[in-house]
Amino acid sequence: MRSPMKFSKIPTATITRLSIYSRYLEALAQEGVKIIASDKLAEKCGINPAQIRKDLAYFGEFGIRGVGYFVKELLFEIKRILGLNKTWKMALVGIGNLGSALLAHQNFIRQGYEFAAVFDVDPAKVGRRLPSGQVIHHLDDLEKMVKENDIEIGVIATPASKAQSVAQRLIDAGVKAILNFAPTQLQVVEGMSVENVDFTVKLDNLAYHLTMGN
Amino acid sequence: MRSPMKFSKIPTATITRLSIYSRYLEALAQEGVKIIASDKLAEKCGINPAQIRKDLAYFGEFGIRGVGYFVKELLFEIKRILGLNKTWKMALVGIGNLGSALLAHQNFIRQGYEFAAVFDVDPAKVGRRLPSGQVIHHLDDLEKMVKENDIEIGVIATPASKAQSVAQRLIDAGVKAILNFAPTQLQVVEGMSVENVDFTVKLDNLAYHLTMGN
DNA sequence: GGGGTTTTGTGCATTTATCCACTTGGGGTT
DNA sequence: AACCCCAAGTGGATAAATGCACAAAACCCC
Repeated sequence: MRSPMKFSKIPTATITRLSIYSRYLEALAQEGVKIIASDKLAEKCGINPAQIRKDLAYFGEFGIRGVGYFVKELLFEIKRILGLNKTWKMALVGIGNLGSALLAHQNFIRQGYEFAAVFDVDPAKVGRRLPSGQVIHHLDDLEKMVKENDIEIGVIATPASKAQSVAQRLIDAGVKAILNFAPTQLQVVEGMSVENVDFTVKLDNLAYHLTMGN
Repeated sequence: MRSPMKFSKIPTATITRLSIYSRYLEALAQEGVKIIASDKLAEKCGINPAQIRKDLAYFGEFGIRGVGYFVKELLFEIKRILGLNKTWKMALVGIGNLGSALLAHQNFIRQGYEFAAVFDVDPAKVGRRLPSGQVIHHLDDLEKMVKENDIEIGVIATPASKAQSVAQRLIDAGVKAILNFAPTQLQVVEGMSVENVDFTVKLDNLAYHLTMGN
């Protein structure tokens, strides 16, 4: 039996953890493991087992008491919850070192994300075909391409100084979520989802902890 | 007057925010702005102004009531708190697309981080000199190089499958903190600082929010 | 089929984080 | 020098997240 979903208020941390669970479940499935208990999974993820059960409880009951969770079934459910039962089309803006690295990164494709269109403003780059197959378009074609290809996610891999204006163009073009690699806090309209990938912040955290001698 | 630091328990979120404040203060200093109020800074950072004052209050009193904060002074203090008044030496393991992008990324150097040594296991790469200046060493030289160069931070840019063993080698070599770009939860000894940069998790968050129509 | 074992699902206490609203005090102004 | 204004600093309410500890339930074995 499945309790009705309570959308009330899912902690964002829960979503992040679901993503981590899915990663390990994927690995377990690959290894042929059929059943996993929350304690085992928790250990692998470095998370409290009760936390896992709580997280899942937001969305229903997926386990069997005294047994555990069927790996494949739980994986399927988590992917469904996260919305990974489809391929998400992304637009990448900024084909510098980082942008190129992202394109080469095979994890995206495996996980159900696809760079449907890529953009830059550098005349030397526009028109070139990348090893990953895409042709680099000029940023001016953004709106057209986003509309034509039903692109829903924008990925910003530009210098910080350009990030805000690119974000605005992505929003204007109709993108509904942004993954931002530039070290800036983007100002966006209410309702837009933005996630920042910010390694200088992470490094600063490390520096702090090293300095404080923990 | 400065109240004594209360190391009791600084929220990790506070450290992350300090890093963000420092970024904007840097920009303000560059623009020649002398004084900033918490409300103004808060707006730029997308954070509640009381939060900023609370964060700073953990470490002392840095502002002037009725006036605000001296930009340069506050920046200096935050950098001191974070431990950014020195150059941190890092070892980079994995010179693939991502690793190369990190090396090319100029933000690190500006911020006081330096890739003092870089490593790979690919015979085709070992010995090559990179555009950024470093010669790629074999992973087997890790311990020697870390010791010789007083490297304190390890950066993992390998495939996920290699990340755990690389982490262990970094730890054994004497590194005290790890920035991990591989999509794996590293198992490390108590007391090691690990920060993960994980964009598939961030994408999953976006996918969830898009799916749930928020 | 009953009792024991095991692991889920969850109520609740505890901890942690956020943010409002008030107090404090520095600086400018008359 | 007395006043006003403003923004920092902070107590404490509110909100959120975590994790313990127990109850519920599925399976197994005898």
